[in-house]
Amino acid sequence: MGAKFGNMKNFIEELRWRGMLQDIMPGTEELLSSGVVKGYIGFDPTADSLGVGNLVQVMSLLHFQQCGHKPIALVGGATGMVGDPSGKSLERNLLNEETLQHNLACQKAQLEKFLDFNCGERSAEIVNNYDWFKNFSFLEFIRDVGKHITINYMLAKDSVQKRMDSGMSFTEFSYQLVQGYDFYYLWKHQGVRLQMGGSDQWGNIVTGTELIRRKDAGEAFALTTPLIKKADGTKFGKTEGGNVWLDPKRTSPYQFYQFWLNAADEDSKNYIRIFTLKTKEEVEALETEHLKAPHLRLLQKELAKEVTIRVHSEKDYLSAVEASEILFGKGTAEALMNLSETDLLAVFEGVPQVEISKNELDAGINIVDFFADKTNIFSSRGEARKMILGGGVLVNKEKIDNVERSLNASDLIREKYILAQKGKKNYFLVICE
RNA sequence: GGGGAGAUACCAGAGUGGCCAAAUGGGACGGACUGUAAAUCCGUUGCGCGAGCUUCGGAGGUUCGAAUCCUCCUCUCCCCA
Repeated sequence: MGAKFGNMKNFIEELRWRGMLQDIMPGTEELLSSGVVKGYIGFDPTADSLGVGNLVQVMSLLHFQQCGHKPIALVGGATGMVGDPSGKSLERNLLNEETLQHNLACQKAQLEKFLDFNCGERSAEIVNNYDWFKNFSFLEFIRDVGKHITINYMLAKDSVQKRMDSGMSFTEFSYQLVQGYDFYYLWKHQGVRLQMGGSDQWGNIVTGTELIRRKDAGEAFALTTPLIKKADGTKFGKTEGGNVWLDPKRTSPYQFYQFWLNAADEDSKNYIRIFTLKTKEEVEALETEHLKAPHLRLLQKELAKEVTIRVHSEKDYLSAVEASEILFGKGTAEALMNLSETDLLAVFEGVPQVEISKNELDAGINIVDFFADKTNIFSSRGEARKMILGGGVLVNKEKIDNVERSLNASDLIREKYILAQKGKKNYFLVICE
């Protein structure tokens, strides 16, 4: 492998130009250039799907592997039972065991989509820290692990300091030790030398390297990625609808594609570096093109394409583009009527669907009744009425401005569907049967 | 244990007997502009087509009339021990 290794990209260089390097422990770069390194990142099983926020870490592992190293994803079966206080101002509720197991399994399946698990020495691995914690008794833990780290050291951490006023349970306080031991365990038993993570994990990671040093006089390394910031200062990875998830059941491929497509220009430059595997040259060329014609949003399109394909599939990407064109393109009212039922359903796959009865429609439904009572697209009749009067309501891509208007069978597309729209971006497919 | 302050709509925060469905700011939603962007501007933001109805921590009371006054309860914050 030694000779082959020389051809690999330098991981640190790669992270640097992509803007993915926040802190790095001295000596890390030397370690990485010396051969294949095992590095890991931990994932917190707080939900049964990873979100786009976690994607930064997933991409770190992917770059790591592509740079010739061996990535390990750790799912936090044990740490998830404790709760990471980092960045949290309040004590967390504990997850019950059943939820935890479910979340772990789901996250594991998602991680498996990104990394190569069958490429010899550099094959990715997934480990669960519950495996080494389940038989570790409390007494053993405080003797073998707790003894090496002082309270003074632990208290100095940011995550602890920030909670000195509001309070923190012993459970959360001990979190850093539990995570620190993960690193020690992987270092000791699997030869893992590097831990990566978001910058908020620096404190926890360093507890690990410290434990390795004090307990075994060993050496381990660390680096972190910066917190992703959006140009407008709001939190990355959220939309009006909440978190953007990788699980298509939570965030449809269409919505997922739209999330990236809607990135601000300023943000898309950062995102394309972080979330795609495009080379520096490719990225810079795209940026030049984008500057020439910003309205084409080339950066956003390329970004959305690559990420959607990686997370979902080529097919999902194509459907998302098609749906986007129909929903946002020109001459759409007619195009909509001409869609086959199959295409129609494919295009609107990720759009919320509502059912109403055919009989009622045949009798004619007033537009306000339709939007408020029948479909609950608006939570009250008054709101529906105001929105219609304000010009924010469309049916089958045509604006409705009259509250007296009725809908009947002649408004159906393919004799079965009505495309209801609230504002520019919120679509509802009403199925009538 | 003693003393003080407070609880108002999604949030922050005015209002201290009628002019209050409740200022203002933020957020959210919609419109115009545009590039499905940013910035800006406009509108909406308890329910009802409307008369009107139900809201200001909870329960009672005073009054023609209460978010506003009184009583009790619950909770939060601060200071002293």
